[in-house]
Order: sequence, then structure tokens, then C-alpha cells
Amino acid sequence: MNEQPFSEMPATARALTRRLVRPSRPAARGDKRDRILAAATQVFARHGFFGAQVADVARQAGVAAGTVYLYFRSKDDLLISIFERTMASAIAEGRQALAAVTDPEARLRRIARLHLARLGADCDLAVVFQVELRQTTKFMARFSATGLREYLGIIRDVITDGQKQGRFRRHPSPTLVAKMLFGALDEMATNWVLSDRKYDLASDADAVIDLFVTGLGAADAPRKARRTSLP
Amino acid sequence: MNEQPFSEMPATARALTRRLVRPSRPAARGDKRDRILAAATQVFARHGFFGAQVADVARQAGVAAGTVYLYFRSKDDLLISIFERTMASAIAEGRQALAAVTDPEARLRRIARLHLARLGADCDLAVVFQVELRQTTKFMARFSATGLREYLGIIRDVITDGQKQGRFRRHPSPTLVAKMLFGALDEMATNWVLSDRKYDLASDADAVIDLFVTGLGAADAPRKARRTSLP
Amino acid sequence: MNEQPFSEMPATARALTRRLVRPSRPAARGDKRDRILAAATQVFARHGFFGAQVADVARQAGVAAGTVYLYFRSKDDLLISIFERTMASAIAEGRQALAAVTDPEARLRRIARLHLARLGADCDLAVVFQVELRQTTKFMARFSATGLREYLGIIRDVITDGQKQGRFRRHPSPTLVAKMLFGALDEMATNWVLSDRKYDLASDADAVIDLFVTGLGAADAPRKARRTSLP
Amino acid sequence: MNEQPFSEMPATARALTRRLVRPSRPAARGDKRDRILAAATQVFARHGFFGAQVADVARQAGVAAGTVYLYFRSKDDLLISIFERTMASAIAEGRQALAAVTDPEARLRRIARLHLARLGADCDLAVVFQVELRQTTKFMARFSATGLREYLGIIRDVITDGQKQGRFRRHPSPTLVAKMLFGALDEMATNWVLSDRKYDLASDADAVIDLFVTGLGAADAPRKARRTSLP
DNA sequence: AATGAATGAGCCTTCATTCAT
DNA sequence: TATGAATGAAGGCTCATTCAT
Repeated sequence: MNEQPFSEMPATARALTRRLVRPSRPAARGDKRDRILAAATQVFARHGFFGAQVADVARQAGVAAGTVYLYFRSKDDLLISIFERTMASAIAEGRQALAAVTDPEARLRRIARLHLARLGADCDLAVVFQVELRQTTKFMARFSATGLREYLGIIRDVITDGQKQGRFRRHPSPTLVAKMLFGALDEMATNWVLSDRKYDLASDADAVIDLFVTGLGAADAPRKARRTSLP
Repeated sequence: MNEQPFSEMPATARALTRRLVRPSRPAARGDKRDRILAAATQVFARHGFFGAQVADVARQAGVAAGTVYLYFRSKDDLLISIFERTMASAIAEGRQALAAVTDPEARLRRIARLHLARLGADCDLAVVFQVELRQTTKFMARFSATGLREYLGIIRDVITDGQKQGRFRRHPSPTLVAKMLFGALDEMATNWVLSDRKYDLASDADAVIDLFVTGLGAADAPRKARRTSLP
Repeated sequence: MNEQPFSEMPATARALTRRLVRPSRPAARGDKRDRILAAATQVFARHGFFGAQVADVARQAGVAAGTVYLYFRSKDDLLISIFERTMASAIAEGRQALAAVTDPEARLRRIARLHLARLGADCDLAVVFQVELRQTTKFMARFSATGLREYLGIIRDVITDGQKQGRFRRHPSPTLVAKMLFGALDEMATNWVLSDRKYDLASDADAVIDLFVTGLGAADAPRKARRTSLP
Repeated sequence: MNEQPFSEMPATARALTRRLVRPSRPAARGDKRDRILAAATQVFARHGFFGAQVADVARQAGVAAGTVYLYFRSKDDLLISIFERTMASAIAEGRQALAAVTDPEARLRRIARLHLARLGADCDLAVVFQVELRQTTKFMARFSATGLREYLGIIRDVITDGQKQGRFRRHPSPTLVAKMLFGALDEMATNWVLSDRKYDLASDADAVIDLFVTGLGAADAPRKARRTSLP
């Protein structure tokens, strides 16, 4: 019941306000929604989305099966909500972290560390994000179009900024570099999830950033020359 | 690893002619297996693995539902077989391509181009590989442990080789770099699949390689210094 | 049979004024019960008994879901209460109307007109009576055994009376004729409900009565003769 | 398994043809469909449509639950199919019976007897027709629009014919008289179903026809005169 | 080898009803 | 008296798999 693994911006605010108004049943509604979402994360991670039953989620959350449907439209909605809540939190946290740093390299490093730290801190969440969320084009397309786009946008902006400061070369377009970086981090996370999760995922962040920053640091290379050497 | 029971792409073409020509038996069995696998790729891509029914696959392949089970153990086995067949082919093709090139950078470029070209040439296969194959930890773990490990091993060996030749810095370990590179390529493919697939996926390969090669090209950087500048 | 806890139709009108006027408590309870019953009639008519949710009824009545159960034992009880309330009212109204007329034909006509006028004046009620009330043998048997039996009894008595006065022939027994007449009126109502309800239902009454009265008016026919002409 | 209470026009034809072609599994498909439909009639009659479970129907038919869905789209479809099959049979039988008779009164009598005999011969079918089929406007509207309309049309044509022969008065329009007659028969059937079904339903037919034929037999009455005698 | 009719286990979701406030 | 959040039983339907032919 005390499991509240996510920081959750809006829910917390609401809960705090309500506590003043209705002292009884402290934070009841948001609280229960959170509990169900946390339970879903755990159950989905352990049984897989399709293997998990809504009844399992309910039991894990300590509510009746029907109660889940008071807070979520469907089983799919549970998965989507996990994604949205986590992305919203990640984006907010990311923005906040970037506000305190100006150096482009340091900023990328912050993003990478936060990215891997977040997943590394919650195995179940990591499994859901790296595996279960990729169920189908139905989900994937939806996710790519929303929070993920915004997340990639943040990375891209940092790179664009670095280019303007003359710190990063311009060639692979910022959008492309952002995707690559995300892809690299994503792969780190996936590998960690599928391994025994014994090593510290967050420590991969620096290696990734080192490589990318070096790659970006060199002056723009004469692309054609390099290209023509290949079939 | 040497299992290559199917001759690749031309399966469809052959299937079309077969009824007319009626070749001698020997080809028949593998041929039908191929047809089913091709049908499965298409159906899984369009309806999703869980959304697809074995009966759909059978219909698409022009056989009866029961016949599928003469060639595959289960529905899962269809997905696994698509993975294994494609990976076997990719690895073989990759090895062959590398044999003709020695320059580490050129070798990476070959790998990247082949990787994206293969997926870019077959939308359905790309969807299956980028989305449907990531169903569950059950599948993911299995895949990571087999063909994928070998594939990553090939990349890693190229990098190790580059290090030995003094062309690549040593710092992020070859294994890590291989994962990053794979992750970056993977992200390119996923983005392409989820976009309208209008642009040419293969052309992303050079951008990725440019960045990585540059990143790897610089002399090993004084890591500690960079690190300490961060919280 | 004497249970007539609610004053009929003007319920809605009263309900509308109530909030403004806030009459003394006594009316309150019956008033809310009425509102719920009126809401139920509407909701059942529009969504069907099984398609309707108790929550819909409550919302329509402007009360909370739980409140419905302060006035009714169950969802079934709502349907039963609609039936009982309407039948009680119809029987009372019918008796009163008959009191003013003595001619058997005119009495039948009064009954038929009242029957169809009542339903024709309230589409929702008509739908509930002609369709929703016939859910199951469970309901049907219950209804037949109660108000309906009394209603048929009234018709039968009018016919018996007409026979005693020598106005109606005796052959099809009064009970049978009463059923036939009820059946004919019932069919008129059902047809009207299932049509677009554009024509005036009440005007069917006279045609029905004309036919029945004529049929009843002839001297008793020599039944055997007619019968033997058939296989 | 030998229960085959319905005559079923097209199915039988198909079954006969097949028997020649595939002697094994005699009449398998139509047979199984029939068995399921017969089982559904029985189960719906005894438990009510909503109270019945598809699994019950399957068990009663001696097939697996899923098999029901090889022959019917849904539970609703079972009910609809019972209606359609019976109506088709009733209409065919009715048409055939009428072909042998020309006297309008005798024709009406044939219809009435067949109507009640059919229901009287199969309690379960009668319950389904008189009660379960009237579930909802959804069903009712559908039924009224199809077979029922045709059935009423047959009755109406007989009456129109009688008018042309000068045997029946013209006043209540044939359509209206047809509805009344149907309504009267329907009520007979419903009453019988809800009673203990101890008496012979078919014997009600003559009483109904006597009344209607007498009612129709008189010369057209001066309607206005009768009308004005009422309030 | 091929068929495709038959199987039956499995699960998401609804909603009448309750009860703590 | 009124509320409405919570309950949890119940069931229609799907579909991977089998097997008699």
C-alpha cells in the first residue's frame, strides 16, 4: 500500500489540495488510481501484457476487479496510462534538470543519466517500457506520436543548441542524432532488462554520451569523400 | 547457426510458378513451409501477432488451417521461425559481405547498410522485426540469447578489430559500442516503420556510421576529467 | 388491488414545480417514487429493460443510484411497479367509465377507446407495456395472474351482461371473447408501437369494436353444421 | 438426437442431395444446425432467453460451446433463426393448405387451426414465440418487418378475397382485420402458454373464427350512426 | 500429406446491488 | 434520507489446436 514508486506531478498536487478539504479518506481517489497503476506495472512486467489478467492487477492493487474499470476504460488503457504517466513525469523531470545546466555536453549527459536511472530504479517499469509497451503497431504508433515525440524533441533541441554554440557538428541532422541517441539508450535499457539486471544500468549513460559527444565534437567531415569509398 | 533450411526471398516467385510447373517432390516440402512463413510475415505485420489468427495465415498461404501444424509446432513457432530464418540469412549475408572488406569503417558501413536495406526492402518483415517480435520478455529473452547475440558479436568483432588496427579508440568497450550501434540502427528502423515509410530507410545508414566512426575515431579521451564535471 | 399509492400522470408536472415550491414533507416520498418510476418508464422504453441500467434510471430521475433501492426492491421491481401502477389506474378508470354507461356495445367501446387512448397518449408507456413487459415467462406469468386477470374480468363481465340482456350471442364463451378482444386491442397497440407511431392509435378502437359487436350480435349460429364442413 | 420437430424446407433438400454425394456422416451439417436450433428452443423456453446460457444450448445439442458459433453468429442469431425457420415453415405450410381450399371462411379456419396447432404441438416453441421472442423493440421491430408481415399479408389476402366474393363486409380494412385476427390468435396462444397448457390450444381456433366470420359476415353497417351514439 | 469441422479453455467487461459516510 | 464508490459474480465469444477422414 505504501508503494508509490512514481513521483506523479498532477496527481500529487490534487491529492495535496484535497487533503485540506476532505480530511477523511486521505487522497482516496488519486491514491487508488496510483495503486492500480503500480499494480499493473508489476503484473504486466511479470506475466506480460497479454498473459496478465485484469483480475490479477486488481488483486495486486487490493481492489475488486470491477474497481479497475472505475479508473480505467480498459486493459489497454492501463498500459497507455502507465506510458503517459511515466512520460509526463520523465519529460517534466528532464526539463527541470536541463534548466540548471547550459553546457550542451553536460545536458546530454543529464538526459542520458536520468533516462537510464529512471528505468534502472524500477525493474518492472523498465520491463513494461522496454518490452510490453511494444506490443503492436497499434500501441507503438500511438506512443511514438505523443510523449515520445516530445521526448525526442527535447533531445533534439539540446543538440541544435550545441550546434549553435559551435560545439556540435551539423551533419547528421539533430533529429537523426536524437533518434540515434534515444536508440542507443533504449538498447542499453533493453539489454539490461533481458540480462539478469545485475549491473548498474545508469553507468552505461556515460559511455553512450562519451561516444556521441566525441562523434559530434569533430568538425563536420567531408561526407562525399567518405561515401564514395563504398559500393 | 548453420540452419538455413530455406532459400530466401524468391520463395513467393517460386510458389507462383510451382503450380504450373509442378517440380519434382524434393522442393515441395520446403516450399510449402516457405509459403506459410511468408504468409505469416504478412499477416502478423498487418494484424499484429495477437490480432492475427492462424487461420488467416493458412488462408493467405493457400493451405488448410491444420496444415500449418504439419510444419510448425505452434503459433509462437511461426514467429520464432520468421526470426530465425531471417537472422540466419542476415548473419550469413553479413559474414559474406565482410569477407570482401577489411577497412573497419567500411565494414561497419556495410553492416549498417545491409541491416537497413534488408528491412527497408520488405515492409512486412520490418514491422514484424521492429514491433511484433517484441511481444514479451518470453520472446525477447529467447531472441536476445540466440541470433541476436551472434549478430551483435559480429559487430563487436569488427570494432575490436578496428581497435587492434588503432583505428578506433578503446574506451567504450566493443560490446557496448556494438549495442549502441545496433540500438541506433534499430531506432532508425522502428521510426521508419512507424512513419509512413515514405523515405528511404537505407540512406540513414551513412549518417549513423558517420557519427559512430567519428565518435570512435578520436583518441581515447581523459574520461575522469569529463566525468567529474557532473553531479 | 386497492393499492394506488401514486396519483397518476401529473407526476412530472408536479416534480418540476416541487423544487421551486418545496411543499411540505408528506408528498415528498411518493413524489420521488413517482419520479423514479417515470424515469424508469422512459429509460426502459428507450433502451429496453435489459439494455437499461439502474444508474440510467437514477440519473434520469435526478437521484443517486443507491436511492432507487430505497424505493424499490430491485430492477425487476421497477418494471413490476410500472405495470401495477398503470394497471391499477387503468382498472379504476375503466370501472369509473363503465359506471356511466349501460349499453353493452357502448361499454365495450369505452373500454377499447380507453385502452388505446392510454397507450396512445404515452409512447414510452406503450413501449414498456407492449414490449418490455413481456420479457420472460417469469414476468408474463406474474402479470397474467394479477392485474391482467382483473382487467380481462371486467371485459368478460361486460360481455356476460350483454348476453344476459340478449344483445350478445352466447357461443364463444365470455372469457374467450374477452381474451380475443384484448388480443385484438393488444395487437393494435403493438403494431402502433412498432410502426412510426404516426397515426392515431385510439382511432383503431372503433374498427375493432365494430367487428366484435357485429360478430357477437348475430344469433347463435348452428356450430356443428359449420364445423363439419372442415377436415 | 432424433428430435427433429420442424420440417425445414431448404435444409432438407440440401441434406438429401448430399446424401448421394457423401454417404458418410449423413446430413451432417444441416443436421447439426437443426439440432442446435432445437436445443436452443428448448433451453430458451425453459430458462428464458436471457437466463439461458449458450453453453446450455450446446450441451443440450450435444456439441461443444464453440461449435454453436460455427453455425450461428451470436446468441441473438439463435433466437432470430428460430423465428425465421419457423415462420418460413409456417408460411409455406399455410400457403399449401390454402391452395386446397377456396371458401374464405374455410380458409380463415385453416389458418387459425394451423396457427394454433403448430404452437399447441410444441410447448417450447410456443413459449419462445409467445414470450421470449418479444424481448425488446430490437427483436420485435425486426420480426414485424419480416416474416410476420408476410404472414399478416396472407391473412389479409384471404379477407380481401372474401370481400371480392361478397362474403365479407368491407368496413374494417382487410389489413386491420388481419391484425385483429392475428392478435386474437396470439392472445389465445399466450394464454395457453401461461396457463398449465392442459387444455387443447387448437380447439380455440374455431371459436375465434366463428366470431370473426360472423363479424365479417353482416352487411356493412352504417358506421356513423353507431359512432355518434358514443361520447 | 492435407483437410477443416470440432473442440473447450480462457478472459474482459458489465452492472445490479450494497454500505460506509 | 441520500449518496456514489466499491463490489464481484457471471457469461458471451474467440481461436489455437486436434483428429477423423
